[in-house]
Amino acid sequence: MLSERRLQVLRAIVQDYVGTEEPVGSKALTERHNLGVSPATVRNDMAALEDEGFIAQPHTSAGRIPTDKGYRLFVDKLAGVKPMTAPERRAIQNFLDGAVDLDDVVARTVRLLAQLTRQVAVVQYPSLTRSTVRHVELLSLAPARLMLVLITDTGRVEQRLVDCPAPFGEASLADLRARLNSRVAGRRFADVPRLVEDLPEGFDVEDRGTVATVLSTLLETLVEENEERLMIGGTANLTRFGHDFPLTIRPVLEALEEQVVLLKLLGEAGDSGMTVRIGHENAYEGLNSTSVVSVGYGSGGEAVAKLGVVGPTRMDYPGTMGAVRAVARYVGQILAES
Amino acid sequence: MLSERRLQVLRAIVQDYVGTEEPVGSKALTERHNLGVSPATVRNDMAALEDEGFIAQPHTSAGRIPTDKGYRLFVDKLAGVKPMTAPERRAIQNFLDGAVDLDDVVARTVRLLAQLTRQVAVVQYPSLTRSTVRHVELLSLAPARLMLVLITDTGRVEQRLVDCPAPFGEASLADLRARLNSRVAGRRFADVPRLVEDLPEGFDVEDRGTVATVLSTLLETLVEENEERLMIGGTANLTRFGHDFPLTIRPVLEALEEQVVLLKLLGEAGDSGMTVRIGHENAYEGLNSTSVVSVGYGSGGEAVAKLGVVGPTRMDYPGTMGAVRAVARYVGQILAES
DNA sequence: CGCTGGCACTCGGACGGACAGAGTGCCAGG
DNA sequence: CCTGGCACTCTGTCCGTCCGAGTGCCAGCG
Repeated sequence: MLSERRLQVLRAIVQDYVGTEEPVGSKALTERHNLGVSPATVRNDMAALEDEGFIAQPHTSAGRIPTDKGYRLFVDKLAGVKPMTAPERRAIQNFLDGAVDLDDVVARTVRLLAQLTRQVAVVQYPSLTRSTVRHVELLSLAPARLMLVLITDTGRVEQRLVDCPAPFGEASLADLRARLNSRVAGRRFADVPRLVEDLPEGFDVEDRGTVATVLSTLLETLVEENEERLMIGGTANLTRFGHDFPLTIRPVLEALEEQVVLLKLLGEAGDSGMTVRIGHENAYEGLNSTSVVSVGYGSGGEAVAKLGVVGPTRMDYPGTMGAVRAVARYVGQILAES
Repeated sequence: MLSERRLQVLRAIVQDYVGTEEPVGSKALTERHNLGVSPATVRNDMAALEDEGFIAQPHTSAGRIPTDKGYRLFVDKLAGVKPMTAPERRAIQNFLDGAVDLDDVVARTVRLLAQLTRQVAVVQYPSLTRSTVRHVELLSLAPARLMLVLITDTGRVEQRLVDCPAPFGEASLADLRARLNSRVAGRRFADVPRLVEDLPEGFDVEDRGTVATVLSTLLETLVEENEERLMIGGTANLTRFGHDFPLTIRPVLEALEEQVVLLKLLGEAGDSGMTVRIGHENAYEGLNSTSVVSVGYGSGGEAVAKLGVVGPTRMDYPGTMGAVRAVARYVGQILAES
């Protein structure tokens, strides 16, 4: 097991490296942190840390930089979450309070996160899985064409066109609308299939085909739209990545464009609490030199979606985690209010 | 006036520079294009072109590169639009035909454009300005809370919550819904304010407040949502920009994040036909080293929105213009069909 | 008059050696 | 177990040299 001082040395290395972006040597360490020992001693500690795989030197006779494993230890044991200051918290709340609708909430959240962390922000739209149905509306656009509108308790609205197998009268439409709502309004998405199963039976034979079509469209919407959307922002911050530019940044930009990749990334993160994935811990290769800090957010106790940031492994973890947590908390509040 | 050959020299310079990304000298020019004259002659021509401001040398004794003015001349007089090949056109059509809804059309268009041009693609959502109202729906969420849903002929759906000043009965709701639709369905957005002006008069006194609120929300939606949204893609292609990386790419990324900037950019472009804005012709400073090729697209004869690409001034203009034009055309078709 | 070949000139990029600085590992002594 | 000292190694930088590409200009040719 590593001695207390060695852990301190590791912590100091991470902090300095994050700050300066340059390999840090033993002398500089003793100068900037009062460890109470000489550079030589620190060197011994560093050698030990290197043996254990927590730090590495880019080349002989350069300082050390933390490895992914080193960051992992740092995050797990050595660093807390740096809470936001009161003014910061107030600013967050004010900014988010100005939002007019769900899209706006998400858009503002992305901006905010990107600004606070100076990194790339990713915010998932509230998922439908755990949502409940607020209302289902049916509109007749043409004799055999309906529009199905689904409104969720998170304020999301989804619409679908439905081509009916047969003309569908206004009376039937009103009937279906009423029955459908009485069954599913306020219910969870997951329960809807069961609840509407026998609905066609109450209708005239000639209308059953249409009812069935509407229902299957509704179910499809519930499932399909679970492929959650997300919004990203702050890509300009990628330019602060490192010096060896195009090589590092390209795969990251590509990953960011592939929403599938990002969704998977967020999906893999733990459901509760904050998750930090460091470097190679990310399954997607293009993100091997980045870390992802993510957390779920939601209106009640349950998380309905996730948000987070993507940045270089060399990031300010305590600060980033603090910002991510704070933003998630306030977004949750906003959603609860609306 | 420039002689025919000098124009050819300019064309050759642009083509070579676009291909190689390196300043092009007189000798290389005569070798790769059979101009029928010697390097010395070309040098004279180049000196003349430089005097006129069409080309420049980064430093003494390097080759020449085109200036913005040079590209302008090239685009206006020397280069046509390179049409897509038949297989390419088929591929475009197939790809776009797979779209399931408006969002998907836009998303696919962005991907397609980015891929075809290997640049950053920008696609504006069909504007509401020239659209017509397909249907207005009102749903009662709570005794004094309505949801207003607006459906346009381009398949766009907008929704708004309305807090009523007084409870509003189901009967009144149905009445309002019917009257509203009979007046505005199929009409242009611009005409709506005039058409609903006197609507509250037909209602009971106690309902008029609510009706007025609904109407003003509707009008707000029409105006507000004219702040068009847009989608961008292919940002990874920015890495192919140049060698002097962070400096060039950063302002571009920033501009791309500011949708306002992009919308203004597209807005300034001519309404009909293809617009090419080269380097400093772009009002926004961050895009001074980029060119923007944009064109309107729409379902009928009229353009309902614009799309385009953003790339380095050193881009393949004929090819890019061909791709942009072709994509705009097919998107228009898709919209017309749906 | 326009094109051409020749020539001197300029400049940037590549190559290579010298050098300074930072950092290390190791060892002997406290 | 810590510390100071020492030799070593490597990188980054600076500088001088050289080469090649490209230019501008000029005299000559058709």
